Amino acid sequence: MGRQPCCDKLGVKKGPWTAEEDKKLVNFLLTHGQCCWRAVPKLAGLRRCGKSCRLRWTNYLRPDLKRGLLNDAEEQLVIDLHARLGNRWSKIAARLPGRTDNEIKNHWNTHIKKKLIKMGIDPITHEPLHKQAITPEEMPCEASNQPAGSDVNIPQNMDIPEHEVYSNSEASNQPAGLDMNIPRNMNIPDHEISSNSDGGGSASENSPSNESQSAEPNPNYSEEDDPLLSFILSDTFLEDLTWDFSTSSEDGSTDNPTEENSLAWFMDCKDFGVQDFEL
DNA sequence: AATAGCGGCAACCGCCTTAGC
DNA sequence: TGCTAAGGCGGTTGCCGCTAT
Repeated sequence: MGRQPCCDKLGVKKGPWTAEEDKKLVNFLLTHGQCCWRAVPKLAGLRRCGKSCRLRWTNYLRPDLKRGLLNDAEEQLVIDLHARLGNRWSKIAARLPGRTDNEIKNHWNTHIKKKLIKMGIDPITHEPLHKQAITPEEMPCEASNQPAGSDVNIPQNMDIPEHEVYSNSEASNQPAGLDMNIPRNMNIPDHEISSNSDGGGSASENSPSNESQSAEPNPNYSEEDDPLLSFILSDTFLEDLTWDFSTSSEDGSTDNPTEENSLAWFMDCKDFGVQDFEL
């Protein structure tokens, strides 16, 4: 068996993209839009794999991308969403307009993870690292164990009554091997947790093949418990790309990821000589 | 000033799901 | 119904720049 390579490996360039390649790809995509990625390199005059083009575009060239480090609000949201969704970076990224899954994944691995460990929180389970030293009474939820003085505020929106958490048959149906990062008391709609519809998902994702996984909403999930979270997890939020998490850009100006401003940013980008573009 | 070590991030790889035939 | 191509995802790698010695 074995899959065919996604593209003809012969003559396909790899490694860092040059300004010239970026220019070609952006020119092509802004002119023709996103179509068949496999055809893009040929049509754009690039010696790249279509997959590589897609990644370059989605992770770096897309005009609506924000640049720079995640601000505190975004970081906080990532932590919160990670507690609920686990390593579903694309899902998390979908809640942060202008941010990519790759960017968030990298930021998690290089910054947030260390920060949480420093705070005594397990970045995988989001539970205290020294759990045995803490009685359940002291620990209604992991957020309450946040060390004083921490600059990361884990939202206090997980205080779900215990009877609703563990009496739930769905929660107890989790496969034993499911060492996923999703604590059982998380209010996530099933469709967000299930990997059935979100494409991808490697084997290590531990997606339960359990038949109890259905499209029915998670009985644990209640928007009333956390209106803010429910909004963040809603499609309405997703569709509103003018959402602005950032307090300010590096130059002090406020980000406003409208198409116009995004293009303005794009045109202003010096990294790959975009000033030479003919749009 | 040279260099070794480290951290951050862009890019690649392999696997999975989905759509089309 | 089965096969294949394509898109998408998460994990991992490797390069590059910064810092410490």
